[in-house]
Amino acid sequence: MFLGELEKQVLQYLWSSPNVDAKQVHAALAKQRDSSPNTVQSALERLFKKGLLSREKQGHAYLYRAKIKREELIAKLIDSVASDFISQGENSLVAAFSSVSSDMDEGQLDQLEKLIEIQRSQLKQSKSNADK
Amino acid sequence: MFLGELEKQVLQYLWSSPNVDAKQVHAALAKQRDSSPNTVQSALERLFKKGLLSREKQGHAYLYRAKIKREELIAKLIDSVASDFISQGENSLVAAFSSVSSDMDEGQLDQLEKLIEIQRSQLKQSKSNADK
DNA sequence: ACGAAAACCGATAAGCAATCGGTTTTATAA
DNA sequence: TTATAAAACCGATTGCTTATCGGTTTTCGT
Repeated sequence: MFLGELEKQVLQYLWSSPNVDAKQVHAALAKQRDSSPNTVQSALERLFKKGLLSREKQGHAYLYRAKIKREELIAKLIDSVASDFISQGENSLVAAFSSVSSDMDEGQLDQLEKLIEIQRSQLKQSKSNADK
Repeated sequence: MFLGELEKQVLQYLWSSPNVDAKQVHAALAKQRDSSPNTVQSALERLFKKGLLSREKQGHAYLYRAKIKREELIAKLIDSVASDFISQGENSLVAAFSSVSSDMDEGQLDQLEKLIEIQRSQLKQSKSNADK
Protein backbone atom coordinates (compact mmCIF):
# COMPACT_ATOMS: atom_id res chain seq x y z
CA MET A 1 0.00 0.00 0.00
CA PHE A 2 1.42 3.33 -1.02
CA LEU A 3 0.09 6.76 -0.15
CA GLY A 4 0.98 10.00 -1.87
CA GLU A 5 1.86 13.18 -0.07
CA LEU A 6 -1.53 14.80 -0.45
CA GLU A 7 -3.27 11.63 0.61
CA LYS A 8 -1.24 11.53 3.80
CA GLN A 9 -2.08 15.12 4.60
CA VAL A 10 -5.74 14.45 4.03
CA LEU A 11 -5.67 11.47 6.35
CA GLN A 12 -3.85 13.43 9.02
CA TYR A 13 -6.45 16.11 8.85
CA LEU A 14 -9.33 13.67 9.00
CA TRP A 15 -7.93 12.11 12.13
CA SER A 16 -7.93 15.47 13.81
CA SER A 17 -11.31 16.54 12.39
CA PRO A 18 -13.62 13.72 11.45
CA ASN A 19 -16.80 14.24 9.46
CA VAL A 20 -15.87 17.09 7.23
CA ASP A 21 -16.57 17.70 3.58
CA ALA A 22 -14.18 18.28 0.72
CA LYS A 23 -14.49 22.01 1.01
CA GLN A 24 -13.40 21.97 4.62
CA VAL A 25 -10.53 19.66 3.91
CA HIS A 26 -9.40 21.95 1.15
CA ALA A 27 -9.63 24.97 3.41
CA ALA A 28 -7.67 23.26 6.17
CA LEU A 29 -4.95 22.12 3.81
CA ALA A 30 -4.55 25.58 2.33
CA LYS A 31 -1.98 26.37 5.03
CA GLN A 32 0.26 23.53 3.99
CA ARG A 33 -0.34 23.23 0.29
CA ASP A 34 -1.78 25.11 -2.60
CA SER A 35 -4.06 22.67 -4.37
CA SER A 36 -7.33 23.37 -6.07
CA PRO A 37 -10.53 22.14 -4.44
CA ASN A 38 -10.83 19.56 -7.19
CA THR A 39 -7.43 18.14 -6.46
CA VAL A 40 -8.38 17.63 -2.85
CA GLN A 41 -11.63 16.08 -3.97
CA SER A 42 -9.74 13.59 -6.09
CA ALA A 43 -7.53 12.63 -3.20
CA LEU A 44 -10.59 12.02 -1.06
CA GLU A 45 -12.10 9.87 -3.77
CA ARG A 46 -8.88 7.94 -4.17
CA LEU A 47 -8.69 7.28 -0.46
CA PHE A 48 -12.33 6.29 -0.40
CA LYS A 49 -11.77 3.82 -3.22
CA LYS A 50 -8.82 2.41 -1.36
CA GLY A 51 -11.09 1.72 1.56
CA LEU A 52 -9.35 4.10 3.93
CA LEU A 53 -12.27 6.49 4.28
CA SER A 54 -15.98 6.18 4.79
CA ARG A 55 -18.46 8.86 3.87
CA GLU A 56 -22.05 9.85 4.27
CA LYS A 57 -24.04 12.34 2.34
CA GLN A 58 -25.08 15.47 4.15
CA GLY A 59 -26.96 17.86 1.91
CA HIS A 60 -24.97 18.25 -1.26
CA ALA A 61 -21.69 17.07 0.05
CA TYR A 62 -20.21 13.95 1.50
CA LEU A 63 -18.78 14.04 4.96
CA TYR A 64 -15.65 11.95 5.14
CA ARG A 65 -14.16 10.04 8.03
CA ALA A 66 -11.03 7.94 8.32
CA LYS A 67 -12.05 4.31 8.48
CA ILE A 68 -8.89 3.29 10.20
CA LYS A 69 -7.10 4.68 13.23
CA ARG A 70 -3.71 6.24 12.81
CA GLU A 71 -2.06 3.47 14.81
CA GLU A 72 -3.76 0.81 12.75
CA LEU A 73 -2.61 2.38 9.53
CA ILE A 74 0.95 2.61 10.75
CA ALA A 75 0.79 -1.02 11.77
CA LYS A 76 -0.48 -1.97 8.33
CA LEU A 77 2.21 0.01 6.59
CA ILE A 78 4.87 -1.55 8.74
CA ASP A 79 3.54 -4.97 8.02
CA SER A 80 3.45 -4.27 4.31
CA VAL A 81 7.04 -3.08 4.03
CA ALA A 82 8.40 -5.67 6.43
CA SER A 83 6.64 -8.72 5.05
CA ASP A 84 8.35 -8.28 1.71
CA PHE A 85 11.58 -9.27 3.39
CA ILE A 86 10.35 -11.76 5.89
CA SER A 87 9.76 -15.33 4.93
CA GLN A 88 6.69 -17.37 5.61
CA GLY A 89 6.76 -18.80 9.08
CA GLU A 90 8.65 -15.96 10.62
CA ASN A 91 6.22 -13.75 12.37
CA SER A 92 6.64 -10.56 10.47
CA LEU A 93 5.65 -8.18 13.22
CA VAL A 94 8.00 -9.61 15.77
CA ALA A 95 10.68 -9.94 13.15
CA ALA A 96 10.17 -6.34 12.16
CA PHE A 97 10.65 -5.38 15.72
CA SER A 98 13.89 -7.23 15.98
CA SER A 99 15.02 -5.20 12.99
CA VAL A 100 14.22 -1.97 14.67
CA SER A 101 15.33 -2.73 18.17
CA SER A 102 19.00 -2.42 17.35
CA ASP A 103 18.50 1.30 16.91
CA MET A 104 17.01 1.72 20.36
CA ASP A 105 18.62 2.90 23.53
CA GLU A 106 17.87 1.88 27.10
CA GLY A 107 15.18 4.47 27.64
CA GLN A 108 13.38 3.39 24.56
CA LEU A 109 13.58 -0.23 25.56
CA ASP A 110 12.04 0.75 28.88
CA GLN A 111 9.18 2.51 27.16
CA LEU A 112 8.67 -0.48 24.97
CA GLU A 113 8.50 -2.83 27.90
CA LYS A 114 5.82 -0.64 29.41
CA LEU A 115 3.87 -0.83 26.18
CA ILE A 116 4.11 -4.57 26.31
CA GLU A 117 2.69 -4.58 29.82
CA ILE A 118 -0.18 -2.38 28.75
CA GLN A 119 -0.86 -4.63 25.84
CA ARG A 120 -0.82 -7.68 28.10
CA SER A 121 -3.36 -6.22 30.44
CA GLN A 122 -5.59 -5.34 27.54
CA LEU A 123 -5.42 -8.91 26.32
CA LYS A 124 -6.39 -10.16 29.77
CA GLN A 125 -9.22 -7.69 29.75
CA SER A 126 -10.72 -8.81 26.45
CA LYS A 127 -10.18 -12.42 27.41
CA SER A 128 -12.24 -12.12 30.56
CA ASN A 129 -14.91 -10.27 28.63
CA ALA A 130 -15.01 -13.10 26.14
CA ASP A 131 -15.43 -15.53 29.02
CA LYS A 132 -18.52 -13.44 29.80
CA MET B 1 12.31 4.99 -0.04
CA PHE B 2 10.55 2.65 -2.39
CA LEU B 3 11.84 -0.55 -3.92
CA GLY B 4 10.41 -2.36 -6.94
CA GLU B 5 9.79 -6.04 -7.08
CA LEU B 6 12.91 -6.93 -9.01
CA GLU B 7 15.02 -4.76 -6.76
CA LYS B 8 13.73 -6.60 -3.72
CA GLN B 9 14.51 -9.95 -5.26
CA VAL B 10 18.01 -8.80 -6.13
CA LEU B 11 18.60 -7.63 -2.59
CA GLN B 12 17.30 -10.87 -1.15
CA TYR B 13 19.65 -12.79 -3.33
CA LEU B 14 22.63 -10.65 -2.47
CA TRP B 15 22.01 -11.20 1.21
CA SER B 16 22.19 -14.92 0.68
CA SER B 17 25.12 -14.74 -1.75
CA PRO B 18 27.34 -11.70 -1.41
CA ASN B 19 29.96 -10.80 -3.97
CA VAL B 20 28.44 -11.98 -7.17
CA ASP B 21 28.31 -10.40 -10.59
CA ALA B 22 25.32 -9.50 -12.70
CA LYS B 23 25.48 -12.73 -14.62
CA GLN B 24 25.21 -14.77 -11.45
CA VAL B 25 22.37 -12.69 -10.13
CA HIS B 26 20.55 -13.14 -13.38
CA ALA B 27 21.10 -16.89 -13.30
CA ALA B 28 19.89 -17.14 -9.73
CA LEU B 29 16.78 -15.11 -10.40
CA ALA B 30 15.88 -17.19 -13.42
CA LYS B 31 13.91 -19.53 -11.16
CA GLN B 32 11.66 -16.75 -9.94
CA ARG B 33 11.44 -14.44 -12.87
CA ASP B 34 12.14 -14.28 -16.55
CA SER B 35 14.12 -11.09 -17.06
CA SER B 36 16.92 -10.50 -19.52
CA PRO B 37 20.44 -10.12 -18.20
CA ASN B 38 20.28 -6.44 -19.05
CA THR B 39 17.20 -5.94 -16.95
CA VAL B 40 18.91 -7.43 -13.96
CA GLN B 41 21.95 -5.25 -14.68
CA SER B 42 19.78 -2.18 -14.60
CA ALA B 43 18.30 -3.15 -11.29
CA LEU B 44 21.79 -3.60 -9.86
CA GLU B 45 22.78 -0.20 -11.17
CA ARG B 46 19.68 1.39 -9.73
CA LEU B 47 20.32 -0.15 -6.35
CA PHE B 48 23.93 0.91 -6.51
CA LYS B 49 22.91 4.49 -7.29
CA LYS B 50 20.54 4.39 -4.37
CA GLY B 51 23.43 3.49 -2.11
CA LEU B 52 22.10 0.10 -1.20
CA LEU B 53 24.88 -1.86 -2.86
CA SER B 54 28.62 -1.60 -3.06
CA ARG B 55 30.70 -3.13 -5.82
CA GLU B 56 34.21 -3.87 -6.79
CA LYS B 57 35.62 -4.72 -10.17
CA GLN B 58 36.84 -8.21 -10.66
CA GLY B 59 38.06 -8.82 -14.19
CA HIS B 60 35.44 -7.54 -16.56
CA ALA B 61 32.56 -7.54 -14.15
CA TYR B 62 31.60 -5.88 -10.93
CA LEU B 63 30.94 -7.98 -7.90
CA TYR B 64 28.06 -6.58 -5.93
CA ARG B 65 27.34 -6.73 -2.23
CA ALA B 66 24.47 -5.40 -0.18
CA LYS B 67 25.69 -2.42 1.76
CA ILE B 68 23.05 -2.79 4.40
CA LYS B 69 21.86 -5.76 6.39
CA ARG B 70 18.38 -7.06 5.91
CA GLU B 71 17.40 -6.02 9.42
CA GLU B 72 18.76 -2.57 8.91
CA LEU B 73 16.84 -2.11 5.70
CA ILE B 74 13.63 -3.26 7.31
CA ALA B 75 14.25 -0.84 10.16
CA LYS B 76 14.78 1.97 7.69
CA LEU B 77 11.66 1.14 5.76
CA ILE B 78 9.66 1.02 8.94
CA ASP B 79 11.02 4.33 10.02
CA SER B 80 10.25 5.86 6.64
CA VAL B 81 6.62 4.78 6.54
CA ALA B 82 6.00 5.45 10.21
CA SER B 83 7.64 8.83 10.51
CA ASP B 84 5.22 10.31 7.99
CA PHE B 85 2.51 9.91 10.58
CA ILE B 86 4.41 10.61 13.72
CA SER B 87 4.99 14.12 14.87
CA GLN B 88 8.24 15.65 15.97
CA GLY B 89 9.01 14.83 19.55
CA GLU B 90 7.34 11.47 19.54
CA ASN B 91 9.93 8.85 19.15
CA SER B 92 8.90 7.29 15.91
CA LEU B 93 10.31 3.85 16.47
CA VAL B 94 8.68 3.35 19.81
CA ALA B 95 5.51 4.91 18.53
CA ALA B 96 5.55 2.59 15.57
CA PHE B 97 5.71 -0.32 17.91
CA SER B 98 2.86 0.87 19.94
CA SER B 99 0.95 0.82 16.66
CA VAL B 100 1.92 -2.71 15.94
CA SER B 101 1.57 -4.18 19.37
CA SER B 102 -2.20 -4.18 19.29
CA ASP B 103 -2.07 -6.94 16.71
CA MET B 104 0.06 -9.14 18.89
CA ASP B 105 -0.95 -12.05 21.04
CA GLU B 106 0.60 -13.23 24.30
CA GLY B 107 3.16 -15.47 22.67
CA GLN B 108 4.36 -12.67 20.48
CA LEU B 109 4.59 -10.32 23.39
CA ASP B 110 6.74 -12.90 25.15
CA GLN B 111 9.04 -13.16 22.17
CA LEU B 112 9.24 -9.43 22.05
CA GLU B 113 10.22 -9.18 25.67
CA LYS B 114 12.98 -11.67 25.07
CA LEU B 115 14.25 -9.55 22.21
CA ILE B 116 14.28 -6.56 24.47
CA GLU B 117 16.41 -8.46 26.96
CA ILE B 118 18.83 -9.46 24.24
CA GLN B 119 19.04 -5.91 23.07
CA ARG B 120 19.68 -4.72 26.62
CA SER B 121 22.55 -7.08 27.11
CA GLN B 122 24.07 -5.99 23.83
CA LEU B 123 23.89 -2.40 24.93
CA LYS B 124 25.64 -3.28 28.19
CA GLN B 125 28.24 -5.11 26.18
CA SER B 126 29.08 -2.22 23.89
CA LYS B 127 29.01 0.15 26.82
CA SER B 128 31.66 -1.78 28.72
CA ASN B 129 33.73 -2.00 25.58
CA ALA B 130 33.52 1.74 25.21
CA ASP B 131 34.69 2.11 28.82
CA LYS B 132 37.69 0.12 27.62
C1' DA C 1 45.80 -4.30 -30.49
C1' DC C 2 41.93 -7.47 -30.96
C1' DG C 3 37.94 -9.66 -29.50
C1' DA C 4 34.83 -11.02 -26.14
C1' DA C 5 32.58 -9.71 -22.13
C1' DA C 6 30.42 -6.53 -19.42
C1' DA C 7 28.96 -1.87 -18.47
C1' DC C 8 26.42 1.81 -19.79
C1' DC C 9 23.00 4.64 -22.53
C1' DG C 10 18.62 5.61 -24.33
C1' DA C 11 14.09 4.67 -25.54
C1' DT C 12 9.71 2.66 -24.39
C1' DA C 13 6.00 0.88 -21.60
C1' DA C 14 3.28 0.57 -17.55
C1' DG C 15 1.51 2.14 -13.17
C1' DC C 16 0.18 5.64 -10.03
C1' DA C 17 -0.34 10.30 -7.63
C1' DA C 18 -1.32 14.97 -8.46
C1' DT C 19 -3.42 18.22 -11.09
C1' DC C 20 -7.54 20.56 -12.61
C1' DG C 21 -11.06 21.86 -16.36
C1' DG C 22 -15.40 20.69 -17.74
C1' DT C 23 -19.67 17.97 -17.43
C1' DT C 24 -23.12 15.59 -14.93
C1' DT C 25 -25.70 14.80 -10.92
C1' DT C 26 -28.26 16.27 -7.00
C1' DA C 27 -30.31 18.67 -3.20
C1' DT C 28 -32.88 22.50 -2.03
C1' DA C 29 -35.53 26.76 -2.46
C1' DA C 30 -38.55 29.38 -5.09
C1' DT D 1 -41.84 20.95 -10.02
C1' DT D 2 -38.36 23.00 -11.94
C1' DA D 3 -34.30 26.10 -11.98
C1' DT D 4 -29.89 26.75 -10.04
C1' DA D 5 -26.05 26.47 -7.38
C1' DA D 6 -23.18 23.27 -5.25
C1' DA D 7 -20.75 19.25 -5.22
C1' DA D 8 -19.48 14.88 -7.34
C1' DC D 9 -17.53 12.71 -10.99
C1' DC D 10 -14.98 12.04 -15.47
C1' DG D 11 -11.14 12.43 -18.44
C1' DA D 12 -6.92 14.20 -19.95
C1' DT D 13 -2.33 15.58 -18.78
C1' DT D 14 2.00 15.72 -16.29
C1' DG D 15 5.62 13.90 -13.67
C1' DC D 16 7.91 10.30 -11.41
C1' DT D 17 9.57 5.65 -10.90
C1' DT D 18 10.44 0.66 -12.09
C1' DA D 19 10.95 -2.71 -15.55
C1' DT D 20 12.29 -3.79 -19.91
C1' DC D 21 15.91 -4.47 -23.48
C1' DG D 22 18.43 -3.37 -27.81
C1' DG D 23 22.40 -1.32 -29.20
C1' DT D 24 26.79 1.10 -28.35
C1' DT D 25 30.81 1.94 -25.78
C1' DT D 26 34.19 0.65 -22.60
C1' DT D 27 37.38 -2.47 -20.66
C1' DC D 28 40.21 -6.29 -19.63
C1' DG D 29 42.88 -10.23 -20.75
C1' DT D 30 45.33 -12.68 -24.16
